[in-house]
Amino acid sequence: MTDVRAARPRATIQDVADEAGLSRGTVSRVLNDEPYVSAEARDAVREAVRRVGYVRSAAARSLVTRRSGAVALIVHEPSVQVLDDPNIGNILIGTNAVLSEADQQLVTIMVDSARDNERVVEYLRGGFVDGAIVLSARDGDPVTRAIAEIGLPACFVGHPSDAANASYIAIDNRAAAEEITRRLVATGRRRIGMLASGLDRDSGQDRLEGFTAALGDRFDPALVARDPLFSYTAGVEGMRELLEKAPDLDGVFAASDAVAAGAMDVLQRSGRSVPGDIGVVGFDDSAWALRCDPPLSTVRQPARTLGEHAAQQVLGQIAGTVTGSHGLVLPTEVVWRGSA
Amino acid sequence: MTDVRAARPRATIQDVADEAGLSRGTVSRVLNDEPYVSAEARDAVREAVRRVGYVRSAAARSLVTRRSGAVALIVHEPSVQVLDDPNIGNILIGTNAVLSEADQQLVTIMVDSARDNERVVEYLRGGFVDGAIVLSARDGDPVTRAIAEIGLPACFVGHPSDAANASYIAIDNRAAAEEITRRLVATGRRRIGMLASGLDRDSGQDRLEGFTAALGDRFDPALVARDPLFSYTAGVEGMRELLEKAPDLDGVFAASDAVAAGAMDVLQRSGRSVPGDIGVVGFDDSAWALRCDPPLSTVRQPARTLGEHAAQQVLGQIAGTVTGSHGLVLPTEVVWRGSA
DNA sequence: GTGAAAGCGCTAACAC
DNA sequence: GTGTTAGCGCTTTCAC
Repeated sequence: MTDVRAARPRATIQDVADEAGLSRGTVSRVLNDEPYVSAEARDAVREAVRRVGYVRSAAARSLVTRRSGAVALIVHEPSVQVLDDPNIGNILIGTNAVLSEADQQLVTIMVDSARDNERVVEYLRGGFVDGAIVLSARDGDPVTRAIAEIGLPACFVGHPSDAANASYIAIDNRAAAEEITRRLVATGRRRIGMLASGLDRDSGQDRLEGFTAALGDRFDPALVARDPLFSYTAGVEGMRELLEKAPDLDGVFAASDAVAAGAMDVLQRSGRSVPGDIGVVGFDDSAWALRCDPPLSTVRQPARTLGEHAAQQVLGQIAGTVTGSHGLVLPTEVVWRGSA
Repeated sequence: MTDVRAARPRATIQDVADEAGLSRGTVSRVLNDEPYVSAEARDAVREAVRRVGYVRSAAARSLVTRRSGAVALIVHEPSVQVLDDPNIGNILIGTNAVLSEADQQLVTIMVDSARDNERVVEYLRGGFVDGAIVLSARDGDPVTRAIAEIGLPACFVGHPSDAANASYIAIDNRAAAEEITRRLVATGRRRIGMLASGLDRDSGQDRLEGFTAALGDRFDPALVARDPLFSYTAGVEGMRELLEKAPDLDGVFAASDAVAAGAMDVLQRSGRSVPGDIGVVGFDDSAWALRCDPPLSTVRQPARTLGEHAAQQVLGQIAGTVTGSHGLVLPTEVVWRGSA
């Protein structure tokens, strides 16, 4: 029962003022690097802070300034999947870099259950953060609704349709999918299938649409395997399914590199050569792409840039220099490697 | 310049009280689900809250309760690597599950630069969180020091030596490495090398020690390839290096599954068969292990459980029911598959 | 350049 | 059961 913490109560700004023989006001000015403070006062305060072991209370400060100095990155994912998605990591890096530069603290929050949803809404409403960046929101997300309700500065990565007048940044999944499928066609493939994943969100849906558009009349719905997850296993299972239906398949567009990797392993085991017998393309340009043999042709997502822009957007909204509703679509790039 | 947010100032608890014709005290009681409030008052308050659009200020609340209701998960990593580490994701899941149950908000914070370090320390000192779980801290981390200084309830995953009297939860990397290496020896391998990674932290260092111990007299320092990262590429490069030095190698212990995967690809390309010509074992039991062909024998880390215990520890410390310094080492399990 | 004092929005102790 | 009131620790006018 010797709790050190309970023993000495936290020093307050008043303690510092007393110790330094100055007023709270002056101490506050020094703490905030404001002008109109004498050099002597500055030193006295710093010294006093050290002596009494003062640490400023965020709560008290935030109560009067109405600022927390923090921004949330909200990730909507069944948590197991976070690991597999290479983009999230890069978005995180971009976001953190920009916010760090602006001296804002990034806090990442995972939403994984109904209970999480409620708690996160409370957290956001409470004012713990000055803004939010939202990843992979689905339609009708409680968090999305809450953000709109409380008017929290926010930017969505991807473009959920019910955040219509919100700020967002996205890539054109449809166009990218169409482009890479077109080149599959251009290299002479005739029977082209797709391993479609994540059809419950816009990214997955748009990739399928792009694929369909690229094929035009040649599109055969039977050659689309569907799986909820963008995973290696989805690729394995989907590819088996496709080969069974259409052993003469000579091209596949996988909704992500992980899916493509699964597919390529199945193809290899079935004795088919890539790209000789069949061309394979993926999406993401993640670590998987280079691990494939031959390396995978794929679509490069500017994930880091996505994160950076989202952060800048939110910072702008917080500063009030930028309007809330603003959409931006970043270009993608097809990376042509050996697999097709 | 039509900022909706600026227009209507946030409703306060007083507004709710006025609207409901009650006092602040009663409103506060309803908000906190306290007893001794009449049903009518309850309803009146809830209705008033709805009408004035009240949301409670976390800052004001936290100022008086000295609680934030949030716990930080601090991840010390060059951010690119977060993606590759399968354990972090599982620790995150375990932590989030336990905290969610206790209605605490988990906020994940990445520390990626000196500037991050400073800001995070400020964040922790400010009282934004009631406790912290710290991952992969190195010796002499500013955050570790700050946590000790301010007496923040905390639990370290892994065991950095300078948090000597702090609470921690870890696995016995040394014993696990020794065990899996021993079985490599037991299956008749004579020339065994190691792909060592992350030697700047206890986990990496301990795995190398366990390896050394298992080999005893047979240990040959020349057969240890070193790389800072637990990555696929590290495995590729390390394996090439080892094969050049010792073409007759017949066993390899890789410091992680990702490293092992890189190694196996090199072995395959060099025309060696696994486990025929050479046995390979890894560490982590991550997704990589099953992607290998043949599937990888490895050490299973109870990552999720690690996260759960850490969260429970911190909750206990916050509640004051548990002493600060408490260490726990969880057992690991060797998973024997086809690669050795 | 510095001090005094008025809150920020909330909880909790105490009256009634 | 409910109202009243005294702070929590800080910033920010406004005097001086």
